[in-house]
Amino acid sequence: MARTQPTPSSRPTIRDVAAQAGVSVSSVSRVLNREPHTSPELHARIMRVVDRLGFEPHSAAQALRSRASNTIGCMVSDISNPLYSEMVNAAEEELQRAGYVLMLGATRHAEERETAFISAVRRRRMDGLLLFAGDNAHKAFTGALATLDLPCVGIDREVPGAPSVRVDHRGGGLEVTRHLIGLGHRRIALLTGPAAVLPSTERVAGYRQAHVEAGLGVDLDLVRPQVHGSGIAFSDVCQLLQGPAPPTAIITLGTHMLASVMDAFASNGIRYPHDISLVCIGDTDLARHATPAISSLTWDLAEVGRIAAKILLERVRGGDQPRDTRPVYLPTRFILRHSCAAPHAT
Amino acid sequence: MARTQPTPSSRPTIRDVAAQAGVSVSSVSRVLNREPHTSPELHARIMRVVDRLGFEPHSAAQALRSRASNTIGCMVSDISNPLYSEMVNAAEEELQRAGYVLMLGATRHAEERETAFISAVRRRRMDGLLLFAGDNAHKAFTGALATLDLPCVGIDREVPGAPSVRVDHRGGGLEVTRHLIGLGHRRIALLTGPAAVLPSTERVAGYRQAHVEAGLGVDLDLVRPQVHGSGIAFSDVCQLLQGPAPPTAIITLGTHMLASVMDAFASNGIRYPHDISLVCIGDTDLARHATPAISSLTWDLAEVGRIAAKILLERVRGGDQPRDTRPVYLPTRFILRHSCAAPHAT
DNA sequence: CTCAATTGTGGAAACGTTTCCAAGAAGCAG
DNA sequence: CTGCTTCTTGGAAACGTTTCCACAATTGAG
Repeated sequence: MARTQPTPSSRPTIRDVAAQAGVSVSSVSRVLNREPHTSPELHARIMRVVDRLGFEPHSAAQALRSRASNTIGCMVSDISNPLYSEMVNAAEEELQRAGYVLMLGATRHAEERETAFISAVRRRRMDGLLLFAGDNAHKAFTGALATLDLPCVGIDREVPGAPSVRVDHRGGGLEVTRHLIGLGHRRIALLTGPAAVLPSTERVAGYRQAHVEAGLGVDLDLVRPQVHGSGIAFSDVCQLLQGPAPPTAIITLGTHMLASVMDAFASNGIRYPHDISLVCIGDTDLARHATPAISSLTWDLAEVGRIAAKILLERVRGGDQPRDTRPVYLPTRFILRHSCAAPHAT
Repeated sequence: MARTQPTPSSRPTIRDVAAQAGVSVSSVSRVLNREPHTSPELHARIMRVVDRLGFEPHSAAQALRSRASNTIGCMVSDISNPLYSEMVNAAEEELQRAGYVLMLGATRHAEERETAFISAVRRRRMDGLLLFAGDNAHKAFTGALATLDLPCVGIDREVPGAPSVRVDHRGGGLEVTRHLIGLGHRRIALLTGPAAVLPSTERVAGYRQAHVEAGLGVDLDLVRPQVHGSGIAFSDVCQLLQGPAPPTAIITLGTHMLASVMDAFASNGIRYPHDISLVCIGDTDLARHATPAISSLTWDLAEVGRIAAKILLERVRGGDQPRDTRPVYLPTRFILRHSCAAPHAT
């Protein structure tokens, strides 16, 4: 006879549903997975029992048998950085709608955490991977990544063999630097993220290109990659300001760093745009509402996340048809405010 | 004979390891799980094969058999809100260190997404759940939650039968309101989150208490819960400012909302602290660097996340000993800057 | 020296699904 | 009526672990 309460207080299984409905286990599975060749009556009868018992399939068992975990990994260096959380938020929304759950791995720029996360991705047989900007110099990680045969999308990151969604940081850096050069600046400092991270690399390339176009040389001492953590930019800016040939303009990241730069200005008794010009990359409330308001480079973070998720979903579902792996580029937009002026004659 | 390449291009299983090492499957399992009663030689031999083959256990199979998924759910309304992402970041760090993976579910304040996430938690047999502040009025969700027999910790949220980590928003609201009343303000507007979310409820309670202490009545029209989305506060503030009895002080949330409030000030030609006093809840770069700098209520977001994760881990590992479910409270700190002044005589 | 307890190992039965295969029923052309 | 499909269903074998049980070998107490 059908066992009504198999092991009391344990959750019902597909066997219980089958027994209660008086059908076979395979029929229940077929109905639940909306397969063809199931009669409407069977469908109704089974669904009634499913609802009554509150049956929910055990996803580990499903994953084990069907080799699909309905899980997407999301590797990001720092989820508390609004730049990333905004993108993750949009991506999660897209993936959730498609029935996937997002597994978050924050690496905090440590390679060991990156490889550990890749290992988790493999053990859990995740279905896809969203790889946010990270340090390309981590060779052990990129090696581990290469052996991972999995649909993957890079976000502001180059992933061999996988498509990527990228913001045109090079173009942005170019536009901003051009603007400052056009105002007459010749010594422009650039405060950006770690050197081996794609957005920074590209940004610096744009910065250099603008100098080359104008027939100017680049003083590499003015390019300051910042190790993560908010306090850092402060000392770099102080050092630049107090040096023998201080910059007449500064380009800085908006998140975390802009505030430190403003602190450095304050403690050196310097005001923008009067004493120095200032542009920030990544628009923030602070840039908008500081007085004077700060010119910013902005782009659509949520759109980046959405597109990345969509491309990944396509790949995850699409099987292994050969696919286009060319990167998708999103533009930046330069918002002119009141933080820049021509430099003083020296 | 041992099959060396079982199904080519498929990942090695524990059987392959056992075969190659010439031992039984159960021995491999014991060694891998560091169980007692395994000889050092066996251990060494097996580990060598594991390394050579690059064997990684299939976590779905482990979960299926051992009934532990090493997965923690994390339900949050909006991960792009720095208030939350900061906490999630700290919690993730703690959980990651303990070998758990975090599954993120962003609900965007929609009850259907909340119940959908709970369903995912059940199907995946997650080991624990981190529940961030959300709407307590969602009855279907709290019902689903109650049937979920799982270690759970609320963050700025009350969860029946579970411990919680809470910031003393009531005390914070009390302190800020007292301060403004002390300066002579009698019409203080409070812009906070949705009414049914614990921090807002508590904040309003503190606000009321300060009024009661001072023998003042509360004009409920001045308390404005904000639906999420950044533009909203703007119209509310405009309406207040243009009303017949405008407030002489405003308390507002720092994230997303402060900028709108400042916009509203600008479009109404109002300056703080001259025309109105301003305090923001949740310190931000903008509050620190606005001119004049804005007095803020702050607290340690990362600490909240860490403590919550630690308590959850304790419960997840600790089995079902009866536990203390009293909430842990963290204090707020009021940072006095230059955004408040005595109101003008009318 | 005997008997019980302890230690190390292997075999096999779970865990809860999906999926393959077979078989009966039903439809249809000749 | 016969022989082919096509539709619907059930039975059973996976999927890759952990864990229970059994058993031989070793140890220790009396």
